[in-house]
Amino acid sequence: MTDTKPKWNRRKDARPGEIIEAAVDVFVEHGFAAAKLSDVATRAGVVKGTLYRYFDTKEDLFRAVVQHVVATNLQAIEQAAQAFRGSLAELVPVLLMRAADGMGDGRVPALARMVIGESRAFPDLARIWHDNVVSRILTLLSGLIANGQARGEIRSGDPTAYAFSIVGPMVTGMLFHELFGSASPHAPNLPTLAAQHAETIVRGLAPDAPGNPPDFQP
Amino acid sequence: MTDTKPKWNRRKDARPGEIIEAAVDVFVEHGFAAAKLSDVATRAGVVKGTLYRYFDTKEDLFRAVVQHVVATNLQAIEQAAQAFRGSLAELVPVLLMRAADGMGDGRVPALARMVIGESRAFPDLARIWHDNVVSRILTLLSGLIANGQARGEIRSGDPTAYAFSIVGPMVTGMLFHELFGSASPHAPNLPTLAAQHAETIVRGLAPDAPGNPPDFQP
DNA sequence: CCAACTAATGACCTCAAAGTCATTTCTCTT
DNA sequence: AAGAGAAATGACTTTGAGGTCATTAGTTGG
Repeated sequence: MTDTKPKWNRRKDARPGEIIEAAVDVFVEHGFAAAKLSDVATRAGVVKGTLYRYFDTKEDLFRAVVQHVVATNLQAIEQAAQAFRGSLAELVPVLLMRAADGMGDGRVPALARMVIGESRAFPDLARIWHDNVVSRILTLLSGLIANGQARGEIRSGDPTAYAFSIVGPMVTGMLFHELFGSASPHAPNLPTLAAQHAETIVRGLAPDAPGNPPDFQP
Repeated sequence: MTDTKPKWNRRKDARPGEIIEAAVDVFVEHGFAAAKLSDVATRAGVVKGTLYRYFDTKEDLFRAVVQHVVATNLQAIEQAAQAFRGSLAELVPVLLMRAADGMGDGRVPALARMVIGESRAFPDLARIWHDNVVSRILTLLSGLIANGQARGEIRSGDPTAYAFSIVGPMVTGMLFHELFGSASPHAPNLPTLAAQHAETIVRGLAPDAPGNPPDFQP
């Protein structure tokens, strides 16, 4: 029984990832302010002091968490959209449906909620989110829209504003669920919303057909 | 020279309002966690201890702030919308424009941002916001939509989801400005967004055969 | 005009969680 | 295998803001 099991191991390379992974859970569960670094440490299987070998401060750890989640959840969406060849009218339903069912693993909306909450305290956080998430999506979408306009498939107008018209309802719907849960009588069914809004917005974006002037009920 | 100026005055009735007013500013500027009650007190012209005569805890004060802002900024919007007699096609542009220019006084979006951020720590806050803001607006809108559908002015579909289609882009646009400021190249111009999205969504909501809806009911 | 009442004060307490560091113990090099 | 080097520990310090309370002093009723 001289089999001495070590009290701990050196895991210089593995630790940062494990700590970030633990931190994601704790932050998502409690929010930034209420998250205790001792909890993060415990969940990562280390001790609070150890965290400080890898992250100088709580803020630093949070930044790392945001960048990690952003990085792991964005490539898939972006590549899928960028690889798509076809009209916006075909892409929009696909895009919104994908956003509806899943949104990664539920950690993205939770993180988004936190970033919104803490962005006043840490403005660089908002910047990370903007540059890595929002800006990319808007660039992609407005590019596609401008394209569609050039081909006469889409009415004239500001492409960025149209991009908001497309994604806004989904963003709002997800925020609704994140904030109020699914219990509210107004909670939108996300797949339904995605399908219906896709149909609605595609119609709304269609150019005026010659000889078919836009007339809605007065 | 017996003119004794008092060190302080009793203002039992005025204090709560002044404290809330000061608290709005401080909370909006720093967020809940970073807001110091001593700052609130100073700005209200009192001393920290005084706050506790009127509010038991920091959370209580925050709740009061939310309710105050909600109460003062909601009646106007709701009454205006409710008094409106006309088709949705006319109401939507007006509604979105009103939301765009001002959104009250800029404190509502800031507050909304805070509520989003702190709602995990204080779930009842989310509930206040839901019941007094979100629910009311959605009820109003989806009612109008159902109405329009009954009159054959609007395509069939889930009225709540349509309500999200209408307000989602504006909500998202305001959040964008609140989070990323107006510097981003993607920052939407809110009046433009309002006008363009109103046009887009009204078109998208129009029924297939204008003037001849399939299931028209007198 | 005085006394009971209480709004307001400000010095104080508390306490939890961020952050530190001397020490231990594993691991890598030679 | 030994000792240099650094990963990990855990007990410790710090801090700063929320919250308390005995006391002071405007206010008001009789």
